[in-house]
Amino acid sequence: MDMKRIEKKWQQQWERAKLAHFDKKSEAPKFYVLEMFSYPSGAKLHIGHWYNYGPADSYARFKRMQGYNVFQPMGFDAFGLPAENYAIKTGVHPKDSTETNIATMEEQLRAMGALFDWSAEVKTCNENYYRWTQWMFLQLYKKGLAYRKEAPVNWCPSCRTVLANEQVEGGVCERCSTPVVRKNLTQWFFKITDYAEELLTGLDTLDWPEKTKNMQRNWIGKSTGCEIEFKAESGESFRVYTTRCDTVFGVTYVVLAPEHPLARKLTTPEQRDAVEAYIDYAARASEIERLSSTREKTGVFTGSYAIHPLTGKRIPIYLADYVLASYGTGAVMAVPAHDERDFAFATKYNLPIVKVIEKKGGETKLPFCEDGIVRGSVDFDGLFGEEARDAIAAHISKLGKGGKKINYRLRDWLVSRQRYWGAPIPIVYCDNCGTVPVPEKDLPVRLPYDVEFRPDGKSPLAKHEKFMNTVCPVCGRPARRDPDTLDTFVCSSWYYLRYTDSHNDKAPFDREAADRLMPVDTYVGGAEHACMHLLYARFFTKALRDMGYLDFDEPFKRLVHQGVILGPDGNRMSKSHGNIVSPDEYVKEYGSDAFRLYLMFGFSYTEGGPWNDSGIKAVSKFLERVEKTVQKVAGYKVPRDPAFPYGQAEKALDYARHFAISRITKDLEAFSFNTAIARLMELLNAIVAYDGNDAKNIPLLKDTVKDFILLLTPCAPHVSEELWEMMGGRGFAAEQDFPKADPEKLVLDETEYAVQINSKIVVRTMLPSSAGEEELRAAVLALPEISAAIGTRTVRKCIVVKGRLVNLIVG
RNA sequence: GCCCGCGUGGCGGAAUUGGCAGACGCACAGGACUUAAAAUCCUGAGUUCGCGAGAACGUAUCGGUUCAAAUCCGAUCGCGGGCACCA
Repeated sequence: MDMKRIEKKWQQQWERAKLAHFDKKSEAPKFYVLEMFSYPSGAKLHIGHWYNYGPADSYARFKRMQGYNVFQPMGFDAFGLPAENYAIKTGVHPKDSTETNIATMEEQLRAMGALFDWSAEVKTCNENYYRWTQWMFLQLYKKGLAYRKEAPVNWCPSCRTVLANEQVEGGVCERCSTPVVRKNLTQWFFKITDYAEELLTGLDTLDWPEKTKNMQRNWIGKSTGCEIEFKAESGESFRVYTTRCDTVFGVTYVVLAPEHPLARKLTTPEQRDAVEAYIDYAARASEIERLSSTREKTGVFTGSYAIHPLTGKRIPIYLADYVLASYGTGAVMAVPAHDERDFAFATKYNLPIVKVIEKKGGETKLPFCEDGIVRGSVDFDGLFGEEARDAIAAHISKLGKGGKKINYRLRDWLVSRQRYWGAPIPIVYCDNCGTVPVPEKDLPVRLPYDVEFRPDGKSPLAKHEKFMNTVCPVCGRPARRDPDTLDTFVCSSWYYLRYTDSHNDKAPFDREAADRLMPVDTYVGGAEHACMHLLYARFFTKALRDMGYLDFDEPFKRLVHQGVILGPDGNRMSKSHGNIVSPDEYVKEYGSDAFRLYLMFGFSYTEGGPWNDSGIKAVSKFLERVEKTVQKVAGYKVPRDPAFPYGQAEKALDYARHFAISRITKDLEAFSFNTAIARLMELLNAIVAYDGNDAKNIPLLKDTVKDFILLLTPCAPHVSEELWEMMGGRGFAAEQDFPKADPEKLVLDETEYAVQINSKIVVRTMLPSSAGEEELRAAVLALPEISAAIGTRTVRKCIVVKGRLVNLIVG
């Protein structure tokens, strides 16, 4: 088969018939299949794209053949740092390189033969898209979900730029491996923490991989504990957060984070110099230093004392950077006897250690951090673990000094980026009016083209006077724009909504359109987005719902992660490993269908694995064998004779056919593509075997071959169209109904049973499928092998598993 | 350190969710066709022992539950991923 020719032929015909266009008028139930859109960093599709999009398209095609009105759009996540770095290196403008890359990728995606609805395409770097990204920002701002604050961010001193969290790997810059430092900058944040609880509980309703849900759960990190108020002798009071309030009588000192607002206020004049030096030291610590949990604890005494709220004892107040300013209250009560970190710190600084928890039954060595029996805690002595915590928390609450409190590890989402290639933040700063949002009617805030890319990495926008200078929308006086752009994850947090109405220039999307298509029924993409994109998108959906723009809670009902295709050496494909396999040469040699089919057959879809090319030859051979067989069967004339045989051979063929249908239907639904194709191979073997008979039921054979082609259609769409045409099928194979299994054909007269004696297989035998337990037992006992094996022993028990085995327990 | 997942032939991987381990393929061996090779077709094969019918062993290791365990439970080893001073 000339693959090139038939690929082109059918792609053109599908295009002409607008096969991929979502039919808004259709009565059929909608089905939204979404693959994560691509980032146009390289010019070409790599194996990862193919592995994501090829099999996922087969799934979409399968749903289409099942009668769903399928919506499967595609687009580009087109803003981002790589394009800008490329510009700094080569001088090619990000807009130009991005557009060139997109054009190439579009062409390759079309050549893949996937049924993408290109009429809904979005590119996040286009004005008609980022205008609405800015609009989203403004809605969040109005709702109080976008706010600006000074915060420590990741700063790479060599690139002289702020980095996103995801661009810091193990404390160093992913680009230049320079240790990242923290720097305080005033930044925009989205208040995702307002949704922490709902983002957590919502997971229970989702059909997502457990692993991914767990990652989100851990990332959100809900913790139930207690806040306790401490009063300094100087009168200042502050709260600490603890999950172990049962140890509160063991507190021997308290610790504030160096960034705590009271840190300086609580410092006595004698300690001033030491404290200032420490705050400075802590601010300078690089991320790798801070990341290390084995790092020796450091800290400084403030000179002040606090009063223990329950014992009235006087305890010293310390500053230490093992306490995080951004979690809980930024202060902790230290119980060195029952916390490893406090223990290490207390040992180093010679602070008292008071034991208040005892292990049940045994003597313990400190620090003892598990739950135990409370001792030396007045009325609470003898209580254990949770019981003690409840009682103590209630007591604290009664005293008006705090009480139970829930905290989350999740932090607000920092969305400012000191970069050019992104959506400008639609905010103006006016000396008169302060922070002023750009009015919606003035959107988009256009990203200027004529900027200079500086080798020092400084933001080109901040230097662009024409961009920066504007007038205040409120008072009309000169004002300055925000020089930053939005994190690209903001763009990708709502693209699935834009797809539903991508040409709308009055709104980001029409509510009716979104409600008709959303939520996404099946979302397919990489697992690396578990705690970023997938969390942000859920947040956006919930925020938009609360603002009245949507009517559902979760954007992605079902989520499937494809695995990773590794290089032939088993390592991740990368330039540094020198093991990159390009799809292009394989597609050229074997065709798009064979390539896709190999990706589906050679791996367990969610696992992935190392590439090897012997597999693709095998799959290509399979397609040749299919073609040969179909050609032969297509050539058979249907004789006039109406008396076609229907005996054992025909029954066996029908069984093979309907077995394949039923299994493939299940397998495709489950993204178990490798087994689906194995079943196709078996069916082909059965067809070839039947064709080897002298007397044939030609209509049955032809029908079986037609079903075979339709079963193959989602997985090898071009070849299948060609074969369908060869068999004289009407219309596109892609538009036929997916074959349905006939349960009657799946029942054979006889089933093979394994017959066991004392759980060991003695013989396998064919027994009537309709036989009940008693019949089976009798039939088995009548077998000569069995009676011989039993001998004089008696049968004590007989276990029958219908359709599988009979196990005789004898003794 | 903590959390999660995984471990099956020479290889990629199956196993109706506790019921015949190794589907389907790759690679391999033997045969047919061919002057020969390639291609194609047929046959074989978990491992070990045996000429043989056959027997024993076998899903990382050890132990347990069960008539029955790759599957459930406990411990150990190994691999992968995520989080990382979150009090």
